[in-house]
Amino acid sequence: MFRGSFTLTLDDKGRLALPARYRDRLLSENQGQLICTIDLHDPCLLLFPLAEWEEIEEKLQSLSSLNPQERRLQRILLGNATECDMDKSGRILLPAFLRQHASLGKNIRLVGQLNKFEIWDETTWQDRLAADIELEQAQAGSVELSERLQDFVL
Amino acid sequence: MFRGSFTLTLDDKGRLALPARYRDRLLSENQGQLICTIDLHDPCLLLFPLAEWEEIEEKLQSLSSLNPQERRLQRILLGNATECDMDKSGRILLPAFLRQHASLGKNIRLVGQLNKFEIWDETTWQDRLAADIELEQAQAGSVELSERLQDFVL
DNA sequence: CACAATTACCCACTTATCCCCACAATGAGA
DNA sequence: TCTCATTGTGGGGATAAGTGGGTAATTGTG
Repeated sequence: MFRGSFTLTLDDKGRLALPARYRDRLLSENQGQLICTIDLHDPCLLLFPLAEWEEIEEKLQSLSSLNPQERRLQRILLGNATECDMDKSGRILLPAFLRQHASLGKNIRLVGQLNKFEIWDETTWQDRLAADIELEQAQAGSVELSERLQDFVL
Repeated sequence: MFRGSFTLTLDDKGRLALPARYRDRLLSENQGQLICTIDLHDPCLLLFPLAEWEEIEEKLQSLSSLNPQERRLQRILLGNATECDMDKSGRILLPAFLRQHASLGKNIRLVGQLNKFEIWDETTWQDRLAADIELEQAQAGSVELSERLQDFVL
């Protein structure tokens, strides 16, 4: 599972070197095959090992292509799901349209989220993180928690 | 299965070069035979490998030709289904009436959707994607999710 | 049967991708 | 502190992919 965050740089060719600690695992378990797609709600990209992505694909497949909302989900997620294979030096090439969507500059933040990574522009990430913490503290006690969060213990 | 999107160009002769990564598979599994038809709800074309299309055809055949809605579906899909074989350099020729229906210009976006591709004009695709994402974000939390989507976890 | 129009094949050019090597930065061990 | 190994970064160059256009073959039509 992935956790923690890494500051990386995107070079002029759009390549991103994944942290060395994950390379062996990604190679042995998924032949270095990764899927990168866009996030629905935030200006970042999602990076899945192929095996993880295929589970999502199965769920997507079971959605109705006649229901507009479900079709939309299929189209956004699947339509942007790009196969990004690691090259022999552990780098992946992010296509321009994905970089654009997340406004990726040179400085990148790679964030581990268990079964996937999130790819953020460094400054976007910083801003969002600050805003999220602020929101969380401001809401403390005042906003109703969802059922699942009621039982959440750290 | 097909996924991800590819920016391609339609040349003056109406030819579209499919991504090299799929050509071998399409040749060995379907002798390079593809079926292109129009989409029911969106201004794009659908491109099926022959084997996939034949499954659709069976379903269409089982519909009643007396029920107006079902008859309409048959007429639209079947009536526009065009055989598009790959030539020896991996290109297919899109007939003019199909190009017109999807308002295809020079810049094309080929979008993988599991068992088929969607063929969009690049700007139409961009606009639609932006609108879809906006809709998705605006609805977040406010609109009732279908049962299937409740359990959807990325 | 001849002609025009369309389609397919072929070759050439441009662009993008991948592999490789080199260097810089970092951290570990002697 | 020095050396060595590992990781991250940058860029040249071979190779493949995408694109455009000429020409031959095929099809359909009068």
